[in-house]
Amino acid sequence: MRRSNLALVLRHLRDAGPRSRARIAVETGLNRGTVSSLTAELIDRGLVREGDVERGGSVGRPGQTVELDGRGIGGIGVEINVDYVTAVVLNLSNAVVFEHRVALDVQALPAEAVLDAVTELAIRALAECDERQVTPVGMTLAVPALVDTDDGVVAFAPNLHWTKVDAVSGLRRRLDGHTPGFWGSLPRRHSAIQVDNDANLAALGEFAMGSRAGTADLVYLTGETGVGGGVMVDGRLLRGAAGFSGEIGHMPLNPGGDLCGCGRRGCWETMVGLAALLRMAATPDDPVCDPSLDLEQRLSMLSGRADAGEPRTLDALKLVGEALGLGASILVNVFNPRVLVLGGYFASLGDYLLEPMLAELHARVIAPDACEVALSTLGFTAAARGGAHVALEAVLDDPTLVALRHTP
Amino acid sequence: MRRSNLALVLRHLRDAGPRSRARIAVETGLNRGTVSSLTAELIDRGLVREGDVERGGSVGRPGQTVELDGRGIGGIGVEINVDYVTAVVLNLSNAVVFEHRVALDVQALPAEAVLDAVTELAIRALAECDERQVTPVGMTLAVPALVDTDDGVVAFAPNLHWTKVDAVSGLRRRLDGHTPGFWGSLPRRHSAIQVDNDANLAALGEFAMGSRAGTADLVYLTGETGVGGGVMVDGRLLRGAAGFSGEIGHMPLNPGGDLCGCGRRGCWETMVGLAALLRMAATPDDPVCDPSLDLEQRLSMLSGRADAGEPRTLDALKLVGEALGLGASILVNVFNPRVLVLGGYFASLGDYLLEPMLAELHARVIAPDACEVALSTLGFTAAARGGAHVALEAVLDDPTLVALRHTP
DNA sequence: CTAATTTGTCCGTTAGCCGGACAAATTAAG
DNA sequence: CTTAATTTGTCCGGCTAACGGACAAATTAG
Repeated sequence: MRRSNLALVLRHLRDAGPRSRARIAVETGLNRGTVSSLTAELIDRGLVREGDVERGGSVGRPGQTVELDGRGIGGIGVEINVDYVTAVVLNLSNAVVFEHRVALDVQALPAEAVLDAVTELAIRALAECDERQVTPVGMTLAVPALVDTDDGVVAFAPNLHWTKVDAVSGLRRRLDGHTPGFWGSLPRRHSAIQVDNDANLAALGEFAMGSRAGTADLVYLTGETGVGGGVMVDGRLLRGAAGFSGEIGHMPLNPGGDLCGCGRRGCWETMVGLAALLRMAATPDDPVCDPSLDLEQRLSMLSGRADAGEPRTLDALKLVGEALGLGASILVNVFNPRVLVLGGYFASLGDYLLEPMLAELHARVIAPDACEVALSTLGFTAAARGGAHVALEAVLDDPTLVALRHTP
Repeated sequence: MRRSNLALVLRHLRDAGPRSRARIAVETGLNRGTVSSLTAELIDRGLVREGDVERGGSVGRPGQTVELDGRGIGGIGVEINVDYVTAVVLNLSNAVVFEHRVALDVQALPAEAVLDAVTELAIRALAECDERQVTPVGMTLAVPALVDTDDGVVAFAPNLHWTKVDAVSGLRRRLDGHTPGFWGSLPRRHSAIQVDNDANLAALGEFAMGSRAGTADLVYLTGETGVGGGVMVDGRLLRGAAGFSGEIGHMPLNPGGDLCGCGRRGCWETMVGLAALLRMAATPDDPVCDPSLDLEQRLSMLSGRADAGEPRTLDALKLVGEALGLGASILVNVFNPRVLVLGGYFASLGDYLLEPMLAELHARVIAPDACEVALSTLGFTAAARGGAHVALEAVLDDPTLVALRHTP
């Protein structure tokens, strides 16, 4: 009961911003005395601090505001992708404490070697936490894969060539062996290290700190090699019975269409995946198809051509935009989200994709006042940020995880 | 706190069946004394009764079991469909107290006249409650429409020709005027009368009392004139931001396909709706297409032909089954449900649809151990039952809604 | 028949929220 | 400038309800 009320006040402070105790009491329905007691405890745990005094508001004694003090708590998110590994540390206020990216040819390396690299990155993140006096409360790994979140096992990651990799145990073991001082600062809770699907975490990242943060019903689409999706339903992440939800890349939208990597024809991915865009926008011997280029180089080339008005590129983007709207209409009809966020390359090239996409979407969505479409502002870091956010959620759910400073 | 623990025990008793107080205490984590006190209160509210004594279990004093006593509480569900109105009363144990169906050409009547008919049916249901000493706790209207559940307004029901019909107010007003004795027995809570989408409620009905009752992640598909869908996510109904989720009939799966009633081409509905089946299985002058027939008559004719091995009918069912699997694969990949329940005519003709559907589904679903497919056993009453269940949920959420018998 | 075990109830203890009282700090009015 | 009014934050008593332990009752094993 106490726990749940502490969480209530802490969340309210995060969502609604700094305010006086009396106001919190009115807004949460708790008693003023109770709020005083709760905030005192939160202050003692270092999660909240007193801020300015509300002056000149109206008649009466001015209120002493209290506000979230996220500086002392950090959540770590690490994303493993095809050609890089990224780590982000966010504090409770969602401010970036640490961010680092390492290029890594994950497909070419055994999973163990990748976990070694992840460990190295995690240790750097933990060192930064230590230096900045940030207490790490958890770490989440984002992987482009079907993940068993309960066991912390990556079941199947086609793009990484991983099958049944026990990522959580592997990471825990490495951190245990390596400099126990750092690991000692991560709590021993079972859930202190987690793994999850990257698109799911990216959706959470958008929900936590994207341009439309806090939108309870949100669909996130990301365009990379394939197409990924993550869905927030009523403020909670949709996971499905086995945690395998959001597999939207293989919706069969074009019966006689192109062959997909999955062996079938006409999957959405064959219409809006990066490969489809390249195929339509360029011949195979075009420089943009050079296999030594990475994603961002390709995108800047395409973007440059589109800006220059190159017709083939513009045509390709229009077709991809229409196909994007076609598939998105299904998701919008099924989920009725408030907003659809486009990430990955859909965001990078959004200026050109948005118009044809919206036309198709509006033509096909049943519900009036169809949902808005927004471009992600988190770039390629959404998943790592979502991972960090998941770790922080544990504290917002149960503030007593953070130790008291003074003995009571 | 008390309320939430009363609800906890009551739900546990419903979900897990009769058992001793000591066992409830162990299973819920509550203290034995607390459970004694809670069950005493639930018994006093007439929601629970003492049952058999557990004999011969093991050493020790045998336990006095307590069990859900749903007989005194009733939830009312009323379904408005194109050609009939159905009312169902369920008690807390999900047993049918009352069930009645009235044929009604809803499209031909003004909404006010339909609400009159609904009121008449509701009054009969309330009378039956009165006679059987069942206390009604709420009523839910199921409508094939986009519904604003907060305001109780039917926003748009194409098949009924309804737009912006304030169904809850209309029904409340009629019941207020009519025999206040009956209405008096319905609580005055704002939420005592609700409206919701029929497919959503049917999904809830399957979740509450279908063959796979209690499956937290469940997708329900119903084939009637169109195709409807309702989704349970983690034990809760998916509603979407505006309550317009589950619009799956118009997924564009066949770009150059047939013209749909919505004005577009190749919607799923044009491949698996009843009209599609009839078109493929019979010529327009075939007796089965006679407009004076109702749904069930048509289905029994088709079913008879299939049983007799009529080739055109079998071919049509195979094609529909495949198209069903095609669209269902999208839903399964997106939601990763534990089970997919087929209702409406999909259930009636399930024997012939299932095989081609499963073949298509298994070929297209990404996740291993793809979800099961079950045929609904609730027939065409799933939505009304789901509505009754919604009304009953209020009591399971807050048992104190039911008055105490003895003064404490 | 006795010991062991399990159940259900009773009772004292404790956690924690609520309501009211009160001092402090401010604005509005005279 | 003074006084009244208002609002805030804290403190204290009261109350609800869960918990833990004790105990009688009812049963099985030996």
